[in-house]
Amino acid sequence: MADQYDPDSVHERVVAHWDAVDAYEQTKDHRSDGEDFFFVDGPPYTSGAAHMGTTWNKTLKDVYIRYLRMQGYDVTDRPGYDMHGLPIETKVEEKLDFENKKDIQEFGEEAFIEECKDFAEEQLVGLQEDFESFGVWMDWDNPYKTISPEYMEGAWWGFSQAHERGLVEQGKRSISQCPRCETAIANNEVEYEDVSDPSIYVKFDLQDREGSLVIWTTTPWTIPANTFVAVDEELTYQGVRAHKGDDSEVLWIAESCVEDVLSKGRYDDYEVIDQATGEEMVGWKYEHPLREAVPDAPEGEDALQVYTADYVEADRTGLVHSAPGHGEEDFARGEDLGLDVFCPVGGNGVYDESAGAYAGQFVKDADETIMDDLEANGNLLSRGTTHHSYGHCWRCDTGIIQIVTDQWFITVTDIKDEMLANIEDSEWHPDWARDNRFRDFVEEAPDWNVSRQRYWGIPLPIWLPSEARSASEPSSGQGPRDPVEWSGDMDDAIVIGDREELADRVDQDIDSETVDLHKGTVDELTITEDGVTYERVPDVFDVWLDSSVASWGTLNYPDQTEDFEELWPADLIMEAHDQTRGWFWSQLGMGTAAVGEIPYDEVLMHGYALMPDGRGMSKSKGITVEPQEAIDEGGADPMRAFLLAQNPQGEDMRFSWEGMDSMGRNLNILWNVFRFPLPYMRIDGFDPAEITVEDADLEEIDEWVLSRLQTVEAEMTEHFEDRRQDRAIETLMDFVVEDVSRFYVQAVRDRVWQEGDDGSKEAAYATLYRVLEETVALLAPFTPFIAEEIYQYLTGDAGYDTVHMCDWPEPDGTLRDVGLEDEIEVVRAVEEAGSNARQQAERKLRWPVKRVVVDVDDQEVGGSIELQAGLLADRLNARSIEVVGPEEEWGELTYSAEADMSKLGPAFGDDAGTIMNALNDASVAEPTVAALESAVGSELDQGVDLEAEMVEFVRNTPEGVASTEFEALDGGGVVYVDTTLTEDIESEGYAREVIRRVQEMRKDLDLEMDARIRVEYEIADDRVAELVKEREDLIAEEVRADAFGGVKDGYRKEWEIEGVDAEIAVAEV
RNA sequence: GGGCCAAUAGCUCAAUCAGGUUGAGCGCUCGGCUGAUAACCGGGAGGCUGCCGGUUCAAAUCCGGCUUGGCCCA
Repeated sequence: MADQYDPDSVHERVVAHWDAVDAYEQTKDHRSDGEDFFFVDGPPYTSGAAHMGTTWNKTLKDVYIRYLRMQGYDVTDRPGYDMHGLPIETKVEEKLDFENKKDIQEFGEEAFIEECKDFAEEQLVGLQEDFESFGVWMDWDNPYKTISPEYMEGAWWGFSQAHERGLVEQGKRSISQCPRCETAIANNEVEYEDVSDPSIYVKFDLQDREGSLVIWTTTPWTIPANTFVAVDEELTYQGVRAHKGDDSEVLWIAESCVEDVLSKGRYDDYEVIDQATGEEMVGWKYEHPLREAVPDAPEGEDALQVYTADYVEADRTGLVHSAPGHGEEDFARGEDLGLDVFCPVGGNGVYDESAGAYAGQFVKDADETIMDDLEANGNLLSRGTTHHSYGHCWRCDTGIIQIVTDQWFITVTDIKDEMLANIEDSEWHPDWARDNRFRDFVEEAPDWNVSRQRYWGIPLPIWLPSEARSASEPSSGQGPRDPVEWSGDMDDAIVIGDREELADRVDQDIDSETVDLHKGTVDELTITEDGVTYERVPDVFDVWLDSSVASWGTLNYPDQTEDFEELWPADLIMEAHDQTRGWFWSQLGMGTAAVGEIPYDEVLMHGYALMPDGRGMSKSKGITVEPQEAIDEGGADPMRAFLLAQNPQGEDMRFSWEGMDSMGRNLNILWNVFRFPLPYMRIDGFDPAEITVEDADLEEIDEWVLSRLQTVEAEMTEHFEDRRQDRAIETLMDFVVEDVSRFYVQAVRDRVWQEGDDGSKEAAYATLYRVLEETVALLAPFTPFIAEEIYQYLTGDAGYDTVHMCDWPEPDGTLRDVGLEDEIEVVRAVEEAGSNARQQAERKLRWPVKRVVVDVDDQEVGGSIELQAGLLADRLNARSIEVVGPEEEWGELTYSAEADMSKLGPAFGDDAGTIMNALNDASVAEPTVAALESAVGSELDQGVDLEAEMVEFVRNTPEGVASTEFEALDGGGVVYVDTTLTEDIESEGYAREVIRRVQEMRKDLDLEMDARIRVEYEIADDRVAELVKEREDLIAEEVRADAFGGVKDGYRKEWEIEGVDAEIAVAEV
């Protein structure tokens, strides 16, 4: 057994042991008949190594899975990996030095997909190694991968279910488009950064009246698509005649914005000539400011008019340039108004032919030209620049553009009420995460755009009509075909739900068992039904859709149905708070759309891992603490213990090196507690099967620590059920450090040191054994390595092959005694105060004290001390313990008073000095003014009237007595320690000084624990030598000495004992 | 710009829901102890409970505003 706790070597040994005995497999088999518990792993994304947040997350999952297994559950523990998506595509593009989609086309779609797959698989291996390195036990041989055909089929199935319910549609939507990646990106993939942009004020000339509307924008490139101007219905707008030099013009601006706009336009002066509310302005027509350059720009009966909109604010000009072909709000309002959508911009951010003069230009590059044109045609009131936050692609950092494109949607807005009802079926920790954040998000969520115009993803399982055979052609013929346009009606589209259906319906011959479902394969497949040939739409799914089906994808549904029927929905999931908008949401949306239910019953939402100083971690900025670094520095168990000691409910966690070290120290204490009795047990051949706490002759302190153990078990279970494993490990560590190490082990050391057969010693062994055995079981979910090592050492062949097969310890009522726990709590409080008093009196614990008097103010406290007087005497090394009850006075106490001259002076004048001296000399038995008056009166031979405010009482203890106050239970009191020396006490004190030095010498000699010795000592002071000699029996017993004197070639050392020179020699017999 | 969460000793946190002298562990410091020894025990210092205002006899706690940090959304 190693002397020192070394997490790394423990780790190494335990991993080897696990491998040797198939510990993981055995543990799972052991529970295979248990009640099912369906845990679902939120799949980490395979584009990088595990960071501290992932590490925390997986460690949390591990602790709960291990705990649930110990509770008897058969836990599903299939890990998952999220392996599709744009982030991986961009990494591969970087690797291959690609710039845009064209490079991918040239490289070949299929080859590119292959590269993405290899990249994702490579990352997976790295992640998995990381997870295993800190002891996470999941089914690593059989992870679910979002790129496997079985899993992708799960996504198809979910999507087709949503389609069955009529929740799938194609539609135009304003989306955030990355012009480099040439795909729509989700709003939560947009990162905002501060940038410089144009800031222009533009005049839109009114048609039926004098003047122009003034709008403000930072995106000149959207002006070609301007379709209407929005106002606030309640706001007041003013028509002002503005003068600049000799010219003047009429401008319409919101009242509160007039001054500001006119100063921007550098006008000299103005007067208000007209006024209208937004409502009154509705229907005013205006000219498109870029009609010449963009002849196709919106026009028509309803276009180029003023409308109200709720997105208008009295800011800038109070009128808002609106282009339904771009902005999301503009689009929505335009749709309400039935306006045509004009979007002259392609997916790559380049104007198409409809943009007239600007065709072929990248929109951001066209800003300058457009502003020049506006200036030239007199429609530009002001141009400048502004700094604001603008959306960028989270992967390639390109500025996003809002454009309207055809996308595929799951129309979750149609089932919003159902989703809101479904979230009630889930229990969240913490509860506010559900009732505030999550509900808000669900309420505001728009339809889910699930299509991406990319390659590395699950292809949409939608086939649309593309061509039809002429009716006259024979069905087998290869005759001419007519292109067919899809009607837009989902009844005319084909949505495939699984591989079998795919194989059945496609024209080509494929094997449903082996077919790959990626673009490279399925793009080639066509379906011909009723003379119409259908082709797949080229899009792939938004990667969020992949993980949204994890609750059945984990179970390979629909390929296999049994587990799904048995287990679904998930009993528990746990992820960080960013998943409120991610996985928690996507699963709810998909679950409700496909199955009508929320796919999880319970959510544990934890926080983020932050830097020790509270900053967020960021790999790109190099601000991280790497898990591997933490493992190297502190060890896997201490790191886990630290992470698990953090509140897992919603709060962020600051990583702390000190915190981790502190956990390491606690584990070291456990190690020492465990190591302490081993040599003794070995000497005595203790057999834990032979002597258990049930039949040993327990002493009260044994009963106490066993009772504490039961209480700890009950508390820990409660904490685990509340999903507060941090409180559970804190409870356990507190027990190990405070109760077992600092109290119990100290209390039983003498018993363990006894030689030969001894019932008391055996009881201590049995107790320690039970405590350790159950403690390591309680610790096993948290720090699986050290728990295993100690467990194996303790139980040997008698136990399981792994501690993780143990049942979770349940409190045993027959071992629990709350009254006893209270009594010991009192003892510990009194002991602490007694130690303090000893220190004041400078009497070390080795020297016995004559007596300890405890003056209590509470019956229960006093009773506890009386009941535990023996233990207390032992702990305080006191010859006797006396209790003074709440109604009693300790007769040996006296009180004196300190005079306050600022009060005495005015009251007594010339006599004040004399009275002060009498007061200060007085000593009374009780702290009352009356007693003082009487004492002072007899001293001075005259009556004195004292007031309470004139004096302050001081408690005087008898000579040689020190005191300290204490508190315990609902009361407290004062501990008095009488350190008066007697010859007998001195004799024992000196003897113990000798004992301690001989023990140290035994240790220097590295003697076996039970080695016998001869001891010789010479002390310079005859009196001290005589006192020591009186206690030779005690010394002999304590140091295992057979005889005194006659040491010839022994180990000899000079000492100083309490200022007296001494020489001690020791030799093994 | 909006929502949610947080802010208490140098650090990590508890006490906040249900108002009543603020506490714990670690760290620091001083002293002690020594067959668990890189362990252990005791003492001490250390707090306008982020800021401002309100309710109340009384606010870390309830209410409002602000500041800072985190997450989410725009």
